[in-house]
Formats: sequence, C-alpha cells, structure tokens
Amino acid sequence: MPSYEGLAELMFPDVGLTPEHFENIYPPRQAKEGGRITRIAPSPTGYLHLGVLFTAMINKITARATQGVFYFRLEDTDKKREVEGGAEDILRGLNAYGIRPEEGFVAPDEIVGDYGPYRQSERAEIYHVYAKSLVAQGLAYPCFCSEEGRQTARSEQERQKVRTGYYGEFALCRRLTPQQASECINQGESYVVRLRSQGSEQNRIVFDDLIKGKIEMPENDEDLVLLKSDGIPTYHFAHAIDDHLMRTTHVIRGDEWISSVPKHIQLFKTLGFRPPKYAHVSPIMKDDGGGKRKLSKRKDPEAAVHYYAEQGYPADSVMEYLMTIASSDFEDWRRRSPKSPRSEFPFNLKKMSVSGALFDIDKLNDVSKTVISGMDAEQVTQAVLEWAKEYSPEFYTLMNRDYEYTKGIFSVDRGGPKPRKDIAKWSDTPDYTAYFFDETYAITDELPENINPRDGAEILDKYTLVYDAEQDKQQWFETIKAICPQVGFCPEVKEYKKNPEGYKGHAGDVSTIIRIAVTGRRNTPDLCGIMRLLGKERVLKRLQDFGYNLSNRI
RNA sequence: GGCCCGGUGGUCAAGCGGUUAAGACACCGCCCUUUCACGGCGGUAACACGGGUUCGAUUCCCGUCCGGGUCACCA
Repeated sequence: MPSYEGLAELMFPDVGLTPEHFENIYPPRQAKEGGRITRIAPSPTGYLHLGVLFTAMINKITARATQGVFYFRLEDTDKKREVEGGAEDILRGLNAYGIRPEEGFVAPDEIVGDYGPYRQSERAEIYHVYAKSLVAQGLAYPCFCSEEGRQTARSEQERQKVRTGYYGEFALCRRLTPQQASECINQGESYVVRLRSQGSEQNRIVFDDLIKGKIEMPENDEDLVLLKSDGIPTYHFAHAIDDHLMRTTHVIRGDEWISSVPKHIQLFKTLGFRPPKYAHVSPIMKDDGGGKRKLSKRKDPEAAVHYYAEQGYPADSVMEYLMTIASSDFEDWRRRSPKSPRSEFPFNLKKMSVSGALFDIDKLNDVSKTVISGMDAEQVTQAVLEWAKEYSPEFYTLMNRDYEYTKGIFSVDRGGPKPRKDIAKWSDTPDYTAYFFDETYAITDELPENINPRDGAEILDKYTLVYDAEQDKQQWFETIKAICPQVGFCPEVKEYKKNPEGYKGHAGDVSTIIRIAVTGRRNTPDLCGIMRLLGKERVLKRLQDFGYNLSNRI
C-alpha cells in the first residue's frame, strides 16, 4: 500500500536532495540591519516595457535607500512566450537607463552572486526537491485531469453559479489515494502537481501592502498548479521558492499580482517559509477615449522603452519623469536640489500613488527640456550625434561634418542663468538646426504684416553695407538701431509703442527682417551669435538673396 | 458575475474632521524683451453622487455609480 512518501518517490525518482540542503547553501544574507533585498524578475517575452523599467527603478532605490541588495532574476518558465534575445534586450535596456542590478544578471553577459542560478530554467532541480517534499507530506498531489475535463467542470460551475476553479469538492484528483495516483502514473498518464490547499474560502487573510495599505481577502482554497506537466514550475511556486532562497525581503511588483497574494502567502507558509513584505505598484496607464487602461505593448508605442531612444529622449529625462510619477514629493525635492543626483532623493514607498497614473507626454517633454537645458554644448553635441547616427543618417551627415561648428550651434544661448528650453528630445534638433546648413535652410516664415517688401528690401540693402561679421552682440544691435532713422523706423521699441503712428516700425522689426533673411524664420535664438557662426560669406549671400526676393515682390 | 483596489481641476498630485482646498504640467493674459525661449506676475479650472456620524465633513461609516486589476499547466 503506497504511502505519500512512496508516491513522492515514484514521481521524483531522481531527486535525492532535501530542502535542508538548499537552506544551507543559501543562508540568510549578512545584510545590514534593515537592509532591504529587492529584485526585478521579468520574463523574456519581448522588449523592455516602460512598466518594467519603472518597477525596476522602484526596487533599486528601495534597496539602495536601506543599503540592501537589488538583484535580477530571469523568469523564463514559459517557453511558449519566450522571445529570442529577450533577456539581453531587457538587460541592455535597464543598463541604458542607469539600472545595473548588483546581483544576478547585471548586464547582458554578466551574472554575479551566490544565490543563483538566477535563471529559473536552470533551477528545475530545486523546485523538484520542494515539490517532492510537499508530496511526501501529503501537501501536494498529482492531478491527471485533462483540459477538457476541467473545461466541463468549469461550465458546470458556471451553470450552478458557484465560484469556478479547482478547489474543494471540484478538485477531483485530490481525493485519489496514493495507490490510485501511483497506478495512473505507472500507466504513463500525464499529470501536473497541485497544492493540496489547506485554506478555506470562509477565512479571511489580512496583509499589509507597503503601498496600498491593509488588504483583506478570502483565504486561498484553490489547489493551484505547482509544476506543469513538463515539470516546470508555475510563477506562484517559483516565486515562493526563489524569493525565499534568494532571501528577498521585499517583493515590489506590478499590482496585477495583488489578487494572487493569498496564494503566495499560503505557499510560503506550507513550505515553511516566512513570507516577504509585499508592495504592489500601480501600472502606468494610457488615456483610451475617456477611459483608462494599462499601457499596452500592442497598442501604445510609448510602452516600449525603445520608443524613447528612437525619439531621442535622454535616459535621464525618462528617469526623472518616472520619478515624478513614483513619488509625489520628488518634484518639490528636485526644485530644491536641482543639481543633486536622484540617488540622494529620500524615497519612500508609502508616498507612492495608490492608483495608476496616466502617461503624460506633455509632462515628459517639460521634464526633458529642463534636463537638456542643464546640459552643456559638448554633452548635447555628443548626444545628438549618437542619436542621429542611429536614427537619422542624413542628419548625421550634417551634424558630423564639422564638430566645432555643430557644437557652436548648440552653444548659442546655452549655459547662461536663463537657459533656453526648446529641445525636448533629439528628434527636435533637425528642425532646430535647419538654417545652419545650406542644404536645409529655407525661408519658411513670412514678413510681419506691418512691413512692406519695399522697406524690407531697403533695410536689407542698407544693412548689407554696414554688416560687420566681427561685431559682438551689443555692437551688432547698435548697428541695427542706426539703420532705423534712415528708413523711417524707430530705434527704441518703447518710444515706438508710445507713438506707433509716427514710424513704420521699430528696431525689433528691423532685426526680424534680417532674421528672416538669415534663418528663414521669425523666431530664433540670439541672431548675432547665429550670424557669427554662419560666417560672413553665407550671411551676405542670404541677405542679398532675400533682398532680391523682396524686390521682386514690389 | 465573484474577489480585491481606487475615485480632489484636462493631466500628475498635496491635504485626511474646521484650509481663501497647495504645487507642477497643459491652456489663457500681462510684464521682461530686438524675435523666440527663459524668467516673473496673474487667470480659467476640482473634492463622483446619495445617505448617515458630528457643532462641523473633501477628510470617518454605509449605499449607488464610475474606473482599474484578477479569476490559466502566462507571467
């Protein structure tokens, strides 16, 4: 008469180790008192999702704030959904955003740490040891129900209007004696291993979520699958074993897991483990025609972190933005400490929003403009070059032609106490720099309405005569003013405003005409600086061409 | 449908028994200014609804409605 032990032996004949073995080789960590052990544990199902980056960031700063450890584990237990190179992609992505785990997979080809393997597919032996132990204790059992069988049962449950699922009286195989189960196995029937849940729907369990607060739910009574028929564990089982053996103290993950917590706590307890603390992060949402939904990989390009690289958002901008979502007082702190590294921000899980934030591209742009405005010309040039090389070959050719010239472009109006904020992302720069190159220079703006082409042509004519490429900004503007009286314009804007009838326009209008001629636009950064960079020859030609152009309109 | 969680301006959000209900983004206006940008000042705009409890509820309780999550041999 086979016992539970016999059944366990029959199911796992090759498993000789015991749980104690692993308890010994993965001892509790020698972490600092209060040091939190956190992890990011993505599955390699595609590119890096913004939500994963977000969660990784929270885990990282939580660990660091307490001088704990933040590690990376690969949850590759679903072979069907796995994508080639997915893991590397995720790691590369995280690294690109400054997130390099201290343990586990730290980079695409680098694994460190004493608590591995950090790839679940290499941990089969460990899971089997615990599964065997559970079976031997009668706490888990093989289930031979077919998919069709479960489907039928489900329909019946729906018809009877009772809760669906594999539990209690509906858990057919939990009633099999070790003898019967052994017979099925000997006949070569395929099976999964299920937990023999000791819970009851009548009982309530309470746990304290570090972000959401106290949560109360019915106890789990489902005989959830521990090992799939191929012997690979489900997420739930792997989570309990891995996070225990890797000594995770704080499980910070997406809130789609909240409803599984009763299962998880039960698993930890029946395995004899102490459950970790949980913190469930709300997802980043997307406005969907009035409604909200999670950022979707399929529908939303901005869900993929790759999108930000393509658009040319600096990694720093994305992280700053994510921090504003993660913590309600990050922005205040940032205003007080504009130069401090983010790592100095006193992060607190309790300050996290309980409901999901809508992704706000306007806000990202604003944050990014501030980030970029704080960079010097050298940094901007490098970044633009790097971006262009990858995403805009033609533009790269222009940018790369003369490094000093390109750097000059990004030096205009940069570095002062009042930095410009007109670049949110590198893909804004082809337009921003267009008039610095003859290939892309074009007259795109019209003359202001109050100025007729004849006056414009005359101004250009006169300015051409006195134009001096060596002038500094002040001299330059004096020259502009000096032209004014000759053409009936007022040199002082204030005076003009007092008596607009007395003049055709003012000094600002004069510079606007020159600006259009030189840049093709009515609005640009410091024109004097732009002209100096363009060089005498090019400026003269543009002045003359546009003057000619205006003459033809008369 | 069951079980959870949540609803403060368009968005992100402070406040958590008595507040003129902060701030940021976006939007509008003014100022500064050779244009733009920056900056400064100001403005439009919010406690989902209905019942309680209370001297007093945005804050506490209940209900309704709405939104989200989850109910797999996926994570």
